[in-house]
Amino acid sequence: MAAYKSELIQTLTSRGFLHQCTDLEGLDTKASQGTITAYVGYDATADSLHIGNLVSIMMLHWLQQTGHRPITLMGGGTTKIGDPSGRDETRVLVDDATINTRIASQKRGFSRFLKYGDGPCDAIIANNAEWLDQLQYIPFLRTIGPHFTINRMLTMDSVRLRLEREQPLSFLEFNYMILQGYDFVELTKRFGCTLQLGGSDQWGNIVQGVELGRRIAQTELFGFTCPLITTSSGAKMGKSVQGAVWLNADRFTPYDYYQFWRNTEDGDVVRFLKLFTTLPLDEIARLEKLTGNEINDAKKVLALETTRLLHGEAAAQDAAETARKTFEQGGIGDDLPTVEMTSADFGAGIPAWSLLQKAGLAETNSEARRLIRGGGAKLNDQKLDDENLNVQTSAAVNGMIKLSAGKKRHAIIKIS
RNA sequence: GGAGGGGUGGCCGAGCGGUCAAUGGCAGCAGACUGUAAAUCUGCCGACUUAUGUCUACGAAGGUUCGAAUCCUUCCCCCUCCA
Repeated sequence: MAAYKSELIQTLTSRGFLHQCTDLEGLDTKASQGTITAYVGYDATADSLHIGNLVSIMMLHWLQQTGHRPITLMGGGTTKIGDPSGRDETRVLVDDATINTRIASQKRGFSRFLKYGDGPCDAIIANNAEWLDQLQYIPFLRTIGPHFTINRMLTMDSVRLRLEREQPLSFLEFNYMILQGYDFVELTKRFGCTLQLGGSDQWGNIVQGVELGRRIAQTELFGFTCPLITTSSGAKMGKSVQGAVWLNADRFTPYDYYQFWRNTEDGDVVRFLKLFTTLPLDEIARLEKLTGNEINDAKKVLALETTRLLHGEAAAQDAAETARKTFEQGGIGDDLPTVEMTSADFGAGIPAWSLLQKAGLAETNSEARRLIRGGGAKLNDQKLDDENLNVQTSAAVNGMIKLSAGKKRHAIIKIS
């Protein structure tokens, strides 16, 4: 492996973060000479960060670990425009209040991975609404406008692909890349930021910022992107039973998060260990040698480490323990989703399908019925054959009824 | 402003007076096979205490008809082209 001068670039490349860089050698040199300030922008498209954001967060994590200063830029301003990159449709416009709520909620996600504060390497949080909201149209156009040509903008993937597919691209969205470029320059001014990180889909926007910096501030800026993470079967990362994989525990429990990683495809395990855990590379190399059935051990490590990073040691251990009890012993783990009910709720008994719905294993009663009919439902590990089976409190073992939908989804009804 | 083309279930996309809860594909769920993997095969995939039943649904509101996603009217929204 080609050695790099800086620990930063060495780490990022060896762990598989590099996709493209505007000037890798230059950046390497600069990083070896002193502290670099770098940022990643996050638009407030939801009230929690999700797993798609995780790669870039990990990049910031390593940035900080190798002695540099990360900035998390919240897109309070740019969210009002909507990034057209990688989308065929205009994003739904959201109001200020929603954006601010989302930003506040997202912030919690970062603190697990980055240390914020006032020290030289402490992370900074910024919000581009601070400067974008104040912009005056004419002065802005006159300072920034001359540096962007429509010719160039039309060749950007985000624009070109829309046009080729004959999907509409509004003027509003068309401006997004300009604002992102401006963000970069503004962060340079305010914090001496010289590097922007992002996913490969951000390459175009990032390059615009780098060029803008050179033109109006005569500053050399760098762009660095990581690969868009897909599973080896080509699917986008982050889809799960419940939809997106969220980082906030109230939207996606530590147990679910653990299970998400536990179910990683074989071909992805090593890549994910490098990207999403902080395990040393030689340790990962050891896990890489596992084959066949043994790969499951590597998956457990992956699940434990990722969950530990996000939710902490205790939550990770609990999740692992629950998974072990549930899958390896067919028992009941403490972290399984639990619904509390009273014996009064049961009355003379509740039909099996209704119980499945109440436990959250089926969204509707019809779905619960179908699940039972399809032979996928279990009550206390016994296959349910009769969807109308009247379940009474006597079915409980130690005050608990275990319900399962398929092999992987389990829930507990606790009766008091 | 003018001309043309559209709006169908989570998405794509057929249907163009009854046989339409609506073909097909994707996504999703379950079963089989496995290793809590992938691939493959099979079933399910609007809701309702499951009923040869009811209700909701093909942009919105009216109308024609025994009967409309399909025809007519008005309205809303989107796209393409011309200027």
